[in-house]
Amino acid sequence: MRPRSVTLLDVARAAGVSRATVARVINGDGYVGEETRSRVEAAVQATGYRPNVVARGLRTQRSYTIGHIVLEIGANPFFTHVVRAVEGEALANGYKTFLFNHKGNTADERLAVESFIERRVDAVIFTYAQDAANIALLRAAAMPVVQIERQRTGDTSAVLVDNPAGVRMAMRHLIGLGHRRIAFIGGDPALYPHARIQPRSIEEERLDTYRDCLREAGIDPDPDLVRLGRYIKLGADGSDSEGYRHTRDLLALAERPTALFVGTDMLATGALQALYEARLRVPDDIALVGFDDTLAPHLAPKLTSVAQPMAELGLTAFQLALAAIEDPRSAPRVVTLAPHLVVRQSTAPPSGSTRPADPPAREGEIASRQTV
Amino acid sequence: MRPRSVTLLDVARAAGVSRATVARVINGDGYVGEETRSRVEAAVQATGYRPNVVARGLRTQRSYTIGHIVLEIGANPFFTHVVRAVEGEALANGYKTFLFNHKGNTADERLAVESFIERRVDAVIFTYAQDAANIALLRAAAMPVVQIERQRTGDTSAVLVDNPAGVRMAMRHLIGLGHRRIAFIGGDPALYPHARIQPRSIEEERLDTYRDCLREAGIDPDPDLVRLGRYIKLGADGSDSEGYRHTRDLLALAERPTALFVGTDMLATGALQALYEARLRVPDDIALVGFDDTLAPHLAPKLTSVAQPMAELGLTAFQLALAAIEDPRSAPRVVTLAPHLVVRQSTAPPSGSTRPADPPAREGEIASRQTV
DNA sequence: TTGTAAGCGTTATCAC
DNA sequence: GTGATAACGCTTACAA
Repeated sequence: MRPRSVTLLDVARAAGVSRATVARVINGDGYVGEETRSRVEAAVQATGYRPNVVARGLRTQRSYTIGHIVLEIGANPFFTHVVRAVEGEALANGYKTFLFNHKGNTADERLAVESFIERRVDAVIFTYAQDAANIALLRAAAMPVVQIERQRTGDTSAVLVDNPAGVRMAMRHLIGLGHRRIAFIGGDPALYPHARIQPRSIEEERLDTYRDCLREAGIDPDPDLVRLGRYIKLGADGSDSEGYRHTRDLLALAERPTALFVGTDMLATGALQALYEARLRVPDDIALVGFDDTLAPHLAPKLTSVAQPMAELGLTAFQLALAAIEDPRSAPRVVTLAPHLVVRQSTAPPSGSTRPADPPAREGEIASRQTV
Repeated sequence: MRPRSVTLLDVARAAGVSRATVARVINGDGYVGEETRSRVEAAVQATGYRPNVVARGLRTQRSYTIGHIVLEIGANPFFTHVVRAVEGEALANGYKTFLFNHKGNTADERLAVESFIERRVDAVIFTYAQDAANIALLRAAAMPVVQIERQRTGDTSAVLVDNPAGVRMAMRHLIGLGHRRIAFIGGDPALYPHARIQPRSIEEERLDTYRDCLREAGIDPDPDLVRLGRYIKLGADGSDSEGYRHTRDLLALAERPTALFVGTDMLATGALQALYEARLRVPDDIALVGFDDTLAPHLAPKLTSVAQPMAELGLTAFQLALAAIEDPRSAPRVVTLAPHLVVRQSTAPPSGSTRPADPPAREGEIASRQTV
């Protein structure tokens, strides 16, 4: 057994006062005489006293701890950044965060929920909630819940992202550069069924917006250029196989796309691998736009990407949680945040876009394709 | 105030027994009559009772929680993987993990230590410990400590990595392929001063081994090919500037290296960006080996990299922590784990290595450069 | 086999 | 201003 740690009583004895007085000094409230205060402070120093937050929580019915249930922090840096943001804001407000990865597994998510109830966390944040039943469990225990990015049920606060806006920025950027054959590699709406509370799932929103933007530019969407699947589908070594496969297929098309728009930066890594193999240069031979802005600055070339507001997502989620903790009867709030486009090196006008009939253009085209 | 949650007393009333009996059923120990047991179990179901782990911890002086103090989980996927491994093993043993990122900041690390003491975690794991004084604080509070990868003090358990073995595998691989001008981009020993308890810092071990391997192969180390700095030095957009800069400098050399060995996969991202800009192909024009095996499978081309045993690092660290929790008087243990080399697409013989004078060799040379 | 009661380290409500 | 004292929800001798 560990040696008993220093308690209020120890400090009280050392200072020759009662525990109540020590508590008043520690918590800085109530009337304490000047001389007594300094004596107590000296005793705290001398004994090396640290308040026992566990005991305090038992008494105050507040743990100053929140739970954060995440899909899988290792699957995508997006989660790492959101987790960090939640943690940072929590810390700034005197809270600590428990993390739990459910790996898309409803049973694991339930385990997470139960363990958080048992530890009496003050609120739970989901990125993302898997099963509405698990949210219900928390609500039955009267715990505030905040959902990040994907809203599974409508009875809790949530922080969402304006996905159509993100897609629109990327598409306008590409179309503005002169691209007309723009491929889309993203999540299959059929694989990500949406909760009834939303008219469209994120996948539907993105795909619809992609097509809308093309039509607005007078381009007829080519079904051959749309490749859907899972966002997260890793190869045995952790690499992205989905983006790689789709990109290879697109390159084999009789009429190749001049630009690729992919649903996550992770998919972009697979796309870049396929392009590298095919000895195609980005953006010279083909342009590439990612989504999330996580791996984007680390890739070669640095990727143009739709940046998710990851820091704000986490910060806002904690703030909503805190509001619900402090006023449990307050109505749930839904906040929608805007993404923004970060333009880097992976986008440029399509090759041959500068007057293709001109003889010098051929020269330029070769130069732009050169890989060595 | 939140509605009071269901307690043992509520269950006891519902079942018509005492709280002690309910506790016995919950914890599955002590004698309980068959009929009583089922009545209690029914009452637990009916009331939706969840034990309050906070209260239990107060009574048993065990929180079933550990603290994990990390340099910065967002800085390198290495940390994410170690964190996940610790968390997974903790969970499997009924523990939860508090995370704290100190960002290389001693004051923040101290905050972490204090908050963990206040929360009475059962043990603390460091990846990496920044300041010996903070470890001392924990030891004064009689908390078991485990250090991962870097050992700051000798009085706690630790899990280390055999760095020389990792460097040796990479160097032998490159030398075996025929490379003789191998550049080294890594941590500057002067920037990472080591604790007195180790004869050499990790940086010194790596650099020494790099040189030893060259000499063993009869190659005189060229100081021009050694570029030292910080491992982690991110640009404003999160990209790696250090690997980029060093690689550009190396490429400007009169006699270019034929291979690059970099100290982290993060540095490799910068190197790849410089190579891409210079329109050099990997491994055709230059070979590249990373360290950590984190981003390696995501890069184009997929990187050959020295894999750190991240999962084992975390798992072992928790096991050592658990051993210390269960027997506080047991002696600290130091475990050293072996890395391994993962060969992927970024390494090949130097260009022109297959009998450069022979005409058919040119054909073969091209084949060996082919990546598709 | 079950119940009683003390105590874990706080905070909070009273008196004094 | 300060000190008793009763919770908070649980575990665990010890009694019955």
